[in-house]
Amino acid sequence: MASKIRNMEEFATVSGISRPTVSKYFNDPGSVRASTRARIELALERYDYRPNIYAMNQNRKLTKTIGVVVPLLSDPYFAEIARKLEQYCIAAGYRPTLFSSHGDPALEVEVLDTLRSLKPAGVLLAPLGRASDRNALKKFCDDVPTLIFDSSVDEIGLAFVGSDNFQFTSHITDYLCRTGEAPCFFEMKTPANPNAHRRRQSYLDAMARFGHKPDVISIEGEGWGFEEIGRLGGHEAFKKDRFSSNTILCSNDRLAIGLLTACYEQNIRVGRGDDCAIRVAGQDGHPHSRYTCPPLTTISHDYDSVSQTAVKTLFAAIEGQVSPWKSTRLEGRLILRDSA
Amino acid sequence: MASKIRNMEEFATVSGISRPTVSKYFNDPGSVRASTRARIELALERYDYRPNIYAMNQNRKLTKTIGVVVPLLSDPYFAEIARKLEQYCIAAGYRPTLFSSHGDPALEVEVLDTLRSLKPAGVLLAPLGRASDRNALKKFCDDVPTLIFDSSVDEIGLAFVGSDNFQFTSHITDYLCRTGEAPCFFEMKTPANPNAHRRRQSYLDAMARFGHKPDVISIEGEGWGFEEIGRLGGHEAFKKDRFSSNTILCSNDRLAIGLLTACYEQNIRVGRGDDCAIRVAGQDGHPHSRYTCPPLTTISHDYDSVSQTAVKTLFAAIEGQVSPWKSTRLEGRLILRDSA
DNA sequence: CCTGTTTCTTTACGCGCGTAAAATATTTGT
DNA sequence: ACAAATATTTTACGCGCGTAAAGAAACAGG
Repeated sequence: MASKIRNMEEFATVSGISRPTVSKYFNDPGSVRASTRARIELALERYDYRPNIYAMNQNRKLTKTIGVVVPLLSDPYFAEIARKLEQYCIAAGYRPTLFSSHGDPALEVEVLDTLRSLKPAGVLLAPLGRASDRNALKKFCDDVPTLIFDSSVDEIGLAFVGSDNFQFTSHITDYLCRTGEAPCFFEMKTPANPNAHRRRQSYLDAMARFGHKPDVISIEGEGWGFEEIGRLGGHEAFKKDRFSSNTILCSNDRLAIGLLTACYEQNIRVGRGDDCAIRVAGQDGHPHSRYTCPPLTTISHDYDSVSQTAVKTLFAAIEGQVSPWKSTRLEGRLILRDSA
Repeated sequence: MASKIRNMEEFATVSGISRPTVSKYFNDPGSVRASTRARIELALERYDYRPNIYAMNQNRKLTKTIGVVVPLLSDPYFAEIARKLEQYCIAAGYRPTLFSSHGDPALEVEVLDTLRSLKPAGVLLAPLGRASDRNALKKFCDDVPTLIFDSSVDEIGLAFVGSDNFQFTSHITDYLCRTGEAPCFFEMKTPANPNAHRRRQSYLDAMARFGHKPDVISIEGEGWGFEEIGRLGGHEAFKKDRFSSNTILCSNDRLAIGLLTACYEQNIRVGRGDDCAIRVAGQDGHPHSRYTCPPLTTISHDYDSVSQTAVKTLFAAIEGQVSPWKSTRLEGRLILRDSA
């Protein structure tokens, strides 16, 4: 009974519908009459046929593929947001394909090239940032409907969706100031992306607002191994007695995780208790931050909103809605834990 | 000069070579004469043409795509191994595509369906394990050359490549016994995959060998949130005073990370020092294990060897070499840190 | 220089599906 | 019940490339 169906022609025959109508169904099940749709779906259950993806996409101007590109998939933050982006894309009837630049600008360009040849309906791109090849990105955005997320590079693509880094740092600095010593700020001297610069500036602004003297500790280190950079930088800073406050706000959670390790190795007790020497806070709401020792106080991205907004904005643009370039920055939520 | 090339016909014209030869070149650059290859590559630089992937794959029996499927991409362990697999695939001239089952058996089946329609040259599959739909996996392996890695489910696919869980646990148990109290074993009652069972058994064997009484603490918890399961299970075990030894060997690093958090929350100092109450060790060499407090003693997968062996084995099979089903299990390397 | 081999060109067909146009059937509104 | 609106069928072409076959050209070796 279930002799294998080889192509749409055969499937159309067994379902008693003409091939063009079947084709129409696969491109949009809602575009055929309900009774027709029912007959097709009945046949679909009986015969287990799937149209050939390659033949489909060859003639379509617009594929149903959505490219999702993140700078570093082994960072659980990106893994998490990528997962949510995937979900929303699937829910919207698209086929997400995941790529990682693995922290390498050359790979980022390669990924973009691969993506171009996939003729995706759209791309959700979190650029590497500072190291990105701006021209390559710009050219890519000209060819493919691209929404930038997480970290903005110029005013590129259809729009930008990310977090409000100013609010992030302002909010957590406020909290730290009101609950103890005003924090100093722990960051990488040459950070990977512009978010870090916004956070530093926001820290400086907030400190000025409260009338405190700011102190920025900028540590050495290149690449995406933030934990190790934070750990080594932490040791260095302790050695040179660079921390002018007992409270340290880190530019991001991964740096904070490394700093916590350094604190442990220096035998410095971190937390809010009387027996603790310093307080440490991060920023990002990294999936791992709950499980550090002590658990890390941080300000978290609104993962759901960021990813949902990103997907919605992209699809609005794809489906013909023209709107000027726009930047959406969502607020973060303070997560109070033991570290600060 | 660089008027856009629309298809292979046009590109063949501008490069002064016939289309079938150009086609041959793209399928295997080494299959054409050196002088011909040079002319094509010269034109390639000047005109920036890339063959249409969809048209290419429509007629090829064997795509150059390799599917890489992991159970949970947001677990840095899988992210890391996926990254290495990707690298080796690219080096071999294939195009890896990454998928995650996100811990959901239904999604795993969906991924496999998607993959089937991509007609990949091969698939590197790390199954969910216990929750996997065995029949669906088996059927998939019949249709597509599939190599199973990380966690084996029956004798499915072309071969299995993973770590030697017996050696893992035996080795680290040995270490713990020789440096302090014999460990008890901390695990999930219903673990996600069979590796956990092997590790438990290996623990029991090792303890018998050393003449110690084994103690297995099996904690409740479902799903892939191992850290939280370990944390809650840890609290529960402390409450019930379930730990019969001051040394705890965890079934995996993520569980250990959760347990460390529980220890912190219980105000129990972990480590090797005299001021420490207990020792905790993990298994896997999780990317994060270096940055726990204290840094986690663990036994690490040989990420490079596992991924390289997996890719090599798959390609050997793809390229026609028939060999019987085989299981390769690689030894782990003990990583001594402060936690034990 | 000639022969045998390898590589390339020419010609031609097919893959599975998108899609357009015209004819026909079905549904909808009144 | 009938005209108008909508959906489906029929027919037909094209997309970009894989690939097969036969003949022409380039190459290697003696």
